[in-house]
Amino acid sequence: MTSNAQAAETFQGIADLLDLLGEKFKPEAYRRAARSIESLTEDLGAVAGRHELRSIPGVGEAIAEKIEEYLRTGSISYYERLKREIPPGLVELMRLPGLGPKTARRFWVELGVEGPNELRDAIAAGRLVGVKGFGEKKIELIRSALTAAAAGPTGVRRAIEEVYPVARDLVETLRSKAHAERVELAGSYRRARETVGDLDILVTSKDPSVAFEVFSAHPLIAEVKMRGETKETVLLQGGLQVDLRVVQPEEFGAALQYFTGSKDHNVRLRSLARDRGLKVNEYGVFRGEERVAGATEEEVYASLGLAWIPPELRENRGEIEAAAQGKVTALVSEPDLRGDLHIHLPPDTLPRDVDRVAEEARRRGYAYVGIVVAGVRADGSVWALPEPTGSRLAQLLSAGPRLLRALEIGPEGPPPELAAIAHDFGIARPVLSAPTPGRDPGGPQPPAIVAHVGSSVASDAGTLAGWVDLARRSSAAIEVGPGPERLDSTAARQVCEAGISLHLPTGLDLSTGDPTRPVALGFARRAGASANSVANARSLGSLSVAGSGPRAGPKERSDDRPRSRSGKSRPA
DNA sequence: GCCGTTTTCGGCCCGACTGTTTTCAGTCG
Repeated sequence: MTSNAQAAETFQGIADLLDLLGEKFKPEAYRRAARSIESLTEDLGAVAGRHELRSIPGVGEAIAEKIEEYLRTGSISYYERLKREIPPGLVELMRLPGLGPKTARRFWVELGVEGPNELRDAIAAGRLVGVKGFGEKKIELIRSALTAAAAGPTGVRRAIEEVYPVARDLVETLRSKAHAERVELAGSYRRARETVGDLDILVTSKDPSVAFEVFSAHPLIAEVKMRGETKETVLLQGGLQVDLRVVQPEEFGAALQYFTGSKDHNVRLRSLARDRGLKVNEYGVFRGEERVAGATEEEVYASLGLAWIPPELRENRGEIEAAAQGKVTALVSEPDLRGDLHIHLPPDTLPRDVDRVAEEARRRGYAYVGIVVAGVRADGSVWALPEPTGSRLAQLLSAGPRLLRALEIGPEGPPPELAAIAHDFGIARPVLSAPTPGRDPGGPQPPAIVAHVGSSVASDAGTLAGWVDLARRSSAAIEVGPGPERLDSTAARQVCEAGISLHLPTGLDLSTGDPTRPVALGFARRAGASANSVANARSLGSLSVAGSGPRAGPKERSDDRPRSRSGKSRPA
């Protein structure tokens, strides 16, 4: 874990303990600071070094001092004192679904219960019976929450690419069977966060009960936790929670905005509204009783004097100020992609896959595809795709999207200075993808893409800085997307801020419905990337990889013209 | 504890839902 993440966790811990002490506003202040610190793209120590800690949203005098103490000593005396004061088991109790800080504190004060085990014993001994506020149902709820917690962790966040197929499936079912006019996913899924804690689905429907019935009957759903007049909460097999909300068409934009979040973004928005004598909630924007906006997100933002803000940017990191000045970045979007420089094909399905990939690229109107034909293994030995793939590639070079043969340079591969860097970082599979049309594997040229680097290898800022440096010296892009071998959006933002281009995997080689491409796009958008900062949104001619080799392909397709640079996509 | 394009003090998002209530408190998102 990075020191930023550790500091954020410490402040979360302080917030939890303050909650248990019954503090009213301090816990939220510490949580806000923790969220800001966690989403920081720069090392906390560097910010402190410039004496700019207080420029972090939610960090004031007191928290800045605590950050400095943390950076200096590795701990915060205030936190240590709170931990001595409050039994740690109370935090566990507070986390149980249906329980909160108030209830956990009551157990402690009124029953002397200091943790889950003692609470279980207290319930078994009947000590909760007759306590004010604890009826039969409540006691049973707590009992089952304790049992569930003992069986395993609940509320774990899952990787967005893992949730993606499930989300699409649920939305498709609602669209096709629930007579719902509009169906959209909101929450951190729509903001393309790396992980999602639950799914929020919004629908408009004349008959909410039909929507709930159809939804509840979906085979993925294991349990209906709660159903009200406008809202249903279910648990999927595997434990993921999904909230379905039915809203009126005239409220849809306001509800989508509200449930997309983030929390900090919405808090900022509402305080902006208050300053203008308006009130924002999930039903609309109101001046007194009069609804002035609500049907679309665009009109909600416009009513507050703001340009529409892409969901991926809604984290209160300056996007509201930018929108007030009409300076929202036009983010890269699906139609901007013009090719892929880094496709791997399994040797045993070739050359059939070459044709499949070429056909898919043609269907999407891509101008080029780089297929990795040879590389260097971790042990330094060279591999290459077997014949007849090479021949097939050569045949296809004359039709459709231009096929580039790419080469991956490992730590032992050329050029030597790159090998040294990869070696220094101790990378298990340090592959630099280098499309080199018409060149023999092993030819000494800088890589076009620094790929196969991500959380599995770049686990701290130092390593990421090394890859950024390598990319800069090589004029290379760095690959972003799901999985441990690609950069996440936080790292991607640092890459963009350093002026380095991103490469987005397009999933040409993957099955329909595979999340790689949309998730990579989402991460790039979260990083604030425009089409200009994405290597494979450029024409082949403007890429440094388009060197002329002895077997250079035909001229680019005539339709390889500049495409829409609109970053504004329809809600997912 | 943080924050300010009316504020350096006095606010701090707000509505749905549940369980226990007889008008509300706690939790959740």
